[in-house]
Amino acid sequence: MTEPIKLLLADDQALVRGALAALLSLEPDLTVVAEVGRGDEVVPEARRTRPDVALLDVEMPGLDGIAATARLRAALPACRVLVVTTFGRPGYLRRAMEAGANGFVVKDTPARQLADAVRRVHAGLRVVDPTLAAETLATGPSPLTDRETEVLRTARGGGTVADLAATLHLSEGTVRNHLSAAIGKTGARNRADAVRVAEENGWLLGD
Amino acid sequence: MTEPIKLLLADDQALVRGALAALLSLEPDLTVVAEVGRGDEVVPEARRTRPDVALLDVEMPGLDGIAATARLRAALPACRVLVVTTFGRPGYLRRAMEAGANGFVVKDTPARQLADAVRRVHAGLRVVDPTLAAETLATGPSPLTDRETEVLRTARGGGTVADLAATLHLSEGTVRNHLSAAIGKTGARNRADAVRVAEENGWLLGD
DNA sequence: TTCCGACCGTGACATTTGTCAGGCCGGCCC
DNA sequence: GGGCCGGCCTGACAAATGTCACGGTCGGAA
Repeated sequence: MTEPIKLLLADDQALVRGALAALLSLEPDLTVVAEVGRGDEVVPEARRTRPDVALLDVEMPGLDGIAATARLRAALPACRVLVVTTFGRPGYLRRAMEAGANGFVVKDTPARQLADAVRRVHAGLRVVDPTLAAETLATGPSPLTDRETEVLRTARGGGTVADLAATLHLSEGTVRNHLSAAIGKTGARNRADAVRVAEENGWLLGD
Repeated sequence: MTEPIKLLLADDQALVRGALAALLSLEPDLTVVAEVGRGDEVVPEARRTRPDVALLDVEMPGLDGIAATARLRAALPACRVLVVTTFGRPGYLRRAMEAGANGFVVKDTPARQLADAVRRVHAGLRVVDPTLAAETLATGPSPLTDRETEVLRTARGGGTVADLAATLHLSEGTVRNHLSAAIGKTGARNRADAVRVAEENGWLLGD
């Protein structure tokens, strides 16, 4: 038999991380060589342990899974990336693929399929939930312009327009205008709604 | 050796559920007899399989983990409940304890402690994260009056004041006033902030 | 070159939202 | 009973938010 596939697990919830390790270790051809709980620990740990496949969660402190994917692919091109996330949001899949992920799995899939996904990714195939893929194509890329996403991202903190204007070095009118445009494009009625919609679609992820 | 402890797992994410099952099955004195993915399946499944301890997630479709805890304790008093949640929000702990839970564990705790928690709960002890317990006492119970929580809960959907007034059969002024009170009590600046704070503290859970 | 479109920035204006003072009702204590 | 307190309801007012029309800049197409 050949060497087992070496895995790196990244998830901020220690319990889930350990449980996944237990689950995957049941497979004789898989072995977990590293576990991290923060996005910014992925690349250093991968450099040290040289895994074949990295399983990354999207929601992580330090650095989100999408950004971690990009950096890991840049630093160690030989290491495949399988993104494992809680939320099956269309934009997440798109961003993950753009960042160089080799697979995308929702945490709601049956447990036994995970090992298969790992093997396929390791073999060079792409693994994507078909339903989610269709949804992604239907949703399309972010309609928001750079400034608009920036303003929305800042508005996430929940301050007044004056605050946003101050932190962004803009006039209040400008901020209002960008927000209005974002509200229109997201089909929301509130600034809060717009933030929610944009977040659910993954339009606020990244840098 | 005595009979192993029989467990029921409830979590909406199939992958996590399976992984937890794998993790706990490694312990010789534990055995998983049932798995469900919805809150409203907990009691029927427990009636069928008669577990000794039930591990319930808070975030679940159908019925949240708090409500499921209450119904399970009422239906099968012999079955202990250990609530396992993603978010260490003080209000969650309070509500879980009020609902009759025997233990409360955050998913961020080390994996190996989970089996211990199960054993302690089974032995009749209470298991609570000390940090979280202190935080809970500091936060205190919900300061919101009935009407205020109702209005906030409705406002969660994100409509205009007129909408809220229509669905609640109230004057717009009244709705504004309740919202204002809620904003004041939560220390927020926006209606959206108030909703967020109240949700994080678990003041909007339940019926 | 000119034209055109997309994006950014800005101020005036209408709408929505949040605050306040006050009236009403039921329970509780003196 | 009378006084008091807390919750609920309401309308008037001030502050914030969202919309609109406009001007400026840059880059590509005609």
